[in-house]
Amino acid sequence: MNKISALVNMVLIRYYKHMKKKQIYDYLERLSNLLRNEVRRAGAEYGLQPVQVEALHYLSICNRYSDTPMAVTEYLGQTKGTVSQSLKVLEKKGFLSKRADKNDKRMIHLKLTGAAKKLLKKTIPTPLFSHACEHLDEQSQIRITNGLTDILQVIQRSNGMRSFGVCHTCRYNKKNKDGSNLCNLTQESLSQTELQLICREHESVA
Amino acid sequence: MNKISALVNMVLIRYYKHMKKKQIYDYLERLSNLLRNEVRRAGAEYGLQPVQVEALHYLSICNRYSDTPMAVTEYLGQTKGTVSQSLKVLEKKGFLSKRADKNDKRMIHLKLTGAAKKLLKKTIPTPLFSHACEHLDEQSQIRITNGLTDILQVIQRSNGMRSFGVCHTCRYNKKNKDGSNLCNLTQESLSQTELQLICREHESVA
DNA sequence: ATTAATAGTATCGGCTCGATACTATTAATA
DNA sequence: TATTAATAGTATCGAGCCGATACTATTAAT
Repeated sequence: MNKISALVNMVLIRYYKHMKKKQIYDYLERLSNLLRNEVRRAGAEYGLQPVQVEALHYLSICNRYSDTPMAVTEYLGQTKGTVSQSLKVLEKKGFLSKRADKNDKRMIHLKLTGAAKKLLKKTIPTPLFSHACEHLDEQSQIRITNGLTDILQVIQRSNGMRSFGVCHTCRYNKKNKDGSNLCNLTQESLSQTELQLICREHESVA
Repeated sequence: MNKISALVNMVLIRYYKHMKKKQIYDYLERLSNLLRNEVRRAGAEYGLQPVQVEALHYLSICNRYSDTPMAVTEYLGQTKGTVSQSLKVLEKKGFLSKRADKNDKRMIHLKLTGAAKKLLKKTIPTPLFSHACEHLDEQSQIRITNGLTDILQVIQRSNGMRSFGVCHTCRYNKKNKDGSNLCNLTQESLSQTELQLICREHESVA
């Protein structure tokens, strides 16, 4: 009898676990749809597709090691051919400029124009989301931030995926005594502004 | 002097609020991308596009009032023409069947086939997400669920949007003394299974 | 009885996005 | 050092997404 009730318990626990997982997934998918539709709407006013707005947004939050077509490719999870096309359009429309890398002639760096920055300021975060966020109390905001951090970390860690995090959480980051910061990967010092940007080479502290 | 420091304080508070909002948005956008890419990958194995998988997924979690093309349209946030096309493809590929509504001859109901249910069982939640969720402790799962609930509620409420919730949180739901449930909108009694499905007519309790 | 609203379909064009094939440059290796 | 492999980026093609528009059929409103 004890064995049976233990078994029932196990099944129940598994069921509840599954339900919680399903619920988180369903919520995320719903949010994802709402977000994407908003980005589509916002971008449409400037003749841009959602994926193009997202590329611009990425370039506005990444550091100088991560502003290349390949980094955008990894962030958006598409193929480099696709991204190359999107970037071509964005350049033609005057939202970004390209310049070659000093050291590695294969690479180019992408730079947002004033028009792009203006566009992003107006559209990201999207109005609906922005409005909603302002109606959340401090406590809820913290809950959400923590929750999203948890899930993102696990997802990215469990898959050998690039994490695109900021220096503060990176194992290559070295804080000097005088307050300055050094990247142990590139051996370059980083400004305060730069420390807040996401990096393609980011690896979480073990 | 007091005035100045108060002003500085105000500016700082506004800045931190903005940063938190930006961070939540950035995280959500990143998660959204990861999710969409996974759905794309999963769907590709069956020759389906992401949006088609999402339509099937919606139909697997909605109740009998909400299994129409128009409801799918509202859930996915696209135009009805677009959705009509997607559904036609899904029907042709044997993932769903249509049947006319008894009362309203304009409406049709969509029903998933066995093949569709099998597909969903294998692909939703997506492998990567599923795996990640299992590596989260109970506490994190609750944090995330609560956080997402908060933000979804506010977003949907603040925009006169359909909330697509379950009966339990709906103002039309009436719990009888004998444990049975009635929908005050349709005046029909609802089974326990049905109570867990999302509804197009859902309105949160005031 | 007429008009308006709602559910759904059909068609078209611009765009996405993966697949493939290609060039140029740098890194690895024998 | 010569060869090979790996990496960054571009070009092109085709299947399919998606909004816009126009349409039919049915029900609701006046």
